[in-house]
Amino acid sequence: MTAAENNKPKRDTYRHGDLRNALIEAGLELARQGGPAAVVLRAATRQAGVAPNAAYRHFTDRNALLHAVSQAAMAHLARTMEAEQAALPPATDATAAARDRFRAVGTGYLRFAQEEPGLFRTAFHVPDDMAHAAADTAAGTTGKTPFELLGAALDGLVEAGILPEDRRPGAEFLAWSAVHGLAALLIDGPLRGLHPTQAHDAGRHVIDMIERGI
Amino acid sequence: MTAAENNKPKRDTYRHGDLRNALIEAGLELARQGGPAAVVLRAATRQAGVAPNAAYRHFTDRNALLHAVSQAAMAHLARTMEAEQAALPPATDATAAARDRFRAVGTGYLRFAQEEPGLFRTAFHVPDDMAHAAADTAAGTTGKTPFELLGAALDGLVEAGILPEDRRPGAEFLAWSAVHGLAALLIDGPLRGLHPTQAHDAGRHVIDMIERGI
DNA sequence: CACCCATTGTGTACGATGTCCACATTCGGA
DNA sequence: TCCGAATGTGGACATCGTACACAATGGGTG
Repeated sequence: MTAAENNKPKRDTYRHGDLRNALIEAGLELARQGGPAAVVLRAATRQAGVAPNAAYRHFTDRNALLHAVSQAAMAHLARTMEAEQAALPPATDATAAARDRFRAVGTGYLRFAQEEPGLFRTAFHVPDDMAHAAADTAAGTTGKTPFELLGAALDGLVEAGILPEDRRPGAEFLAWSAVHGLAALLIDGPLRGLHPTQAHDAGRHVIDMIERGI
Repeated sequence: MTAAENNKPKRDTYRHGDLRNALIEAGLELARQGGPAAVVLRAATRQAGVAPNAAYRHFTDRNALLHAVSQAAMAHLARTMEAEQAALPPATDATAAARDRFRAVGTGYLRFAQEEPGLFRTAFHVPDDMAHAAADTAAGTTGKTPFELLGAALDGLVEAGILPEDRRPGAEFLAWSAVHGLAALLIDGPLRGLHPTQAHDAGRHVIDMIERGI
């Protein structure tokens, strides 16, 4: 290399064409490696081969960009959960099927947390300014957000007669709490660095607890 | 005021005398208001009435300072949990007492998360560089870390015959997961802004689930 | 087809931050 | 008493987020 080392996709057109998505994509890569703090506006624009200020034509703020990246990460999570369910072997009966689908929600959640800790933290990052409404565009390929996937699985448990109807209300908060808490333990807390096999076992235990205690 | 508005404790001695603690204290206040991201080195030194670089005589890094603040926040959490147990009304029998003490661990944890969300997030903040060993100096007045407090309460359940001994191993991870997950839901997630009374109810439900499912 | 203006990028600049280096001040022990 | 180890200061630099003025572009209207 002489002086200019351009591995960046330098464009010849003045307009980028798809800058908004390019920035989100670059942000996702940064987040994957370093979590929410690594989503640096200038770095994203650099990756997109564009001046820093160009980002402001598509996001009001660094926070707005980070939020978009966060939503994209949440969508990744949803897809992982959907994939976990899709990979399920056929169950013996409808009851077992409902149960399997429920457990797959938790298993997929935990798998994503371990395989993509940076994206996971980014998905649940709370913006400094606070006050963001409910779910924006965090759905997977089925159009459901992670939370909605959990709700659907719980509904399945009720239909299958596994979960009494009077225990259904608010059940997603119980289940989500336990699984999310374990995820935090696994990627940041004292269970960090656990062997994947053991982590999987821990996941089984927590989901067992949920089934018993829900 | 004319030109110099010094509400800062300007000192006359060249040495500060207790800068390390002053910085941690300032950091705690910053964290209380804005979480880990708000722990800004220069702001802390400003508050301590000292030049930015003075901090480097006591912390190698901004990360080191943040870590110290995090440990201090964890100690706060421990004290809140201890206080929750101390405030317990006398139980009717030993079994009820063990149970009450166990539940107080979770209740205190959740109370701290809601009353001091900034400190709570800071306590569980994972440093960007990663690789920090186990618990440093995060103990409360009894000398126990939050995790150890939970372990002691679980031991109490076993002694009281409430929890079968073969279920004891790893039980702290189940309990901690569920409670921590709820805390995350309450301060960052979809349960944010819940009325304290409702939040307390949610806490009861989660702890019920733990008792049933552990 | 020509023109105009909304959209999209660029360049320059500013304040704030973390951190490095050289220097100043002080205190405690030899 | 004096000197070296602690401790604090000052200045400098790269990087970041972002504001402001300006340039290039392209699509709709005449």
